Parts: sequence; C-alpha cells; structure tokens
Amino acid sequence: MPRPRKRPPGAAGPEKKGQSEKRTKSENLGEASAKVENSSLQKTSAFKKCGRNLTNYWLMKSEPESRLEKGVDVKFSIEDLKAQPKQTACWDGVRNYQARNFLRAMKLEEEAFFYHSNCKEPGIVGLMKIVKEAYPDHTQFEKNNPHYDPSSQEDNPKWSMVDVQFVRMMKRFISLAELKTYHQSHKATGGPLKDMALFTHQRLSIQPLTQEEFDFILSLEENEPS
DNA sequence: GCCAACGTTGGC
DNA sequence: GCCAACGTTGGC
Repeated sequence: MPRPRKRPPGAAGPEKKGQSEKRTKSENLGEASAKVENSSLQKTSAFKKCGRNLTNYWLMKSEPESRLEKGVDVKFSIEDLKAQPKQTACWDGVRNYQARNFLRAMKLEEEAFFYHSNCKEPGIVGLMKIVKEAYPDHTQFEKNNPHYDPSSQEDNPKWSMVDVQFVRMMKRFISLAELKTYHQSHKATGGPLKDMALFTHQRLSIQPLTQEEFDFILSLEENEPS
C-alpha cells in the first residue's frame, strides 16, 4: 500500500488515467476519526497514546517484491531504500486516512521499523528514521501515477508523505510469524505485544508502536530465531 | 491463487 | 444515515 518511491515531482510513467470519485464524505470521516483517536483514554496501545507522547515509534509497510499496479511496479524494499542517495526516500502513495494521519503525526528523528509486506517472508527487516515531516505527496497530482487522486486539489492536498532515512538492518529478520506467536501469548499474559497494531489493525500500512512494543521487538534481535 | 478482513462508495 | 456491493490489503 504505501508505495514509497524516490522520484522527483513531475516524473511519471506510462499508464491509464484514474477514474473520478466522490470525496467529501470519506474525507470528513477520516478527519473525524483522527481526532477521536487521540482523545480516547487508557494506557494500552500506541493507538490510544499516539499524539500525546513526546516521541512515537512507527512501523511502515512496503512491498519488497515486484508487483504491477496500473502498469507501474510498486516494489520498494529496504535494499531499495539503502540504494537511494543519502539512503533517503519519500514515503509516497499512502491513500488511507488513518495511515495518513499517522504520517502527519511523525516528528523529525523518530524511528520506524521497515516492514516487508505482501511477500514470501513478511516481517521487520530494518530501522529507519524520519528526516522530513509531513508535506504534500506529489504523486496524488500525477495522472499517470498508480496513486493519482483526481479528487485532490493542488491548493488543498489530501495526501501527505514524509522522508525517511535508512538507519540499519535488524541484527536478524523478525518475521511476522514470530511476532504473531508473541502477540498470541502476550494476549494471555498481558505482555508487551498484546495490542500490537500489526494484528489489531492488520491492514494499516503506517502504524504507531508504544515504547514497550518497540523495545520488546528490539530485544528479540538478541535471541535465537524462534 | 484464495480468501478474510475491512475500508470506501453510492443508492435509497 | 444505513448498509449492500465492491475494491484493496496482505497473509497463507
């Protein structure tokens, strides 16, 4: 879903035109749910805390295997990020309101896990950091982009992106299967991954993590793969 | 390739 | 504003 690609504004590939669609209703829903998110109480998930913490942690999904969307390859792996100038790329293509709102909540220097999705071995592969806070995603205005949004106006862009920079690879690959095992047992024991968004909001491509979730996943690096 | 989960659209 | 139909995500 996020199709982060490094690309100067204005570049475009071959492909067909996007279809028109309604916008106002769902946009308002998106805005509203963003506010509701932060107002709810409790100490549990990053969802509830997000926006009130000094520092947030994130997990961002991208597809490491080639897949054509409207004729354009949306592949972007952590190796692709490493290969960019300054190992930095814009995280474009996010077209979900909840995910967008999390992008907009990201602050400079916050850390994010790079997660490989929709692939043979889904899981966390590395760490990156936010090096530019949210600004308009230029791909929403590019007619030939797979994520072109004809309902978005230049003077009031709907979609945002951030810039991320590669920090390091994980010391070992942390698979979805392993995380799921911990999530399952932590639901029973009250452990740190009991509310992890990867499982409680499975389709979200940009997700917040609590300090506890983040630290626990980092601690897994030191263990044998399970 | 299948399909569950879930977000979006649009008729009423 | 409801909700069925539809489209997308993403694991398996």
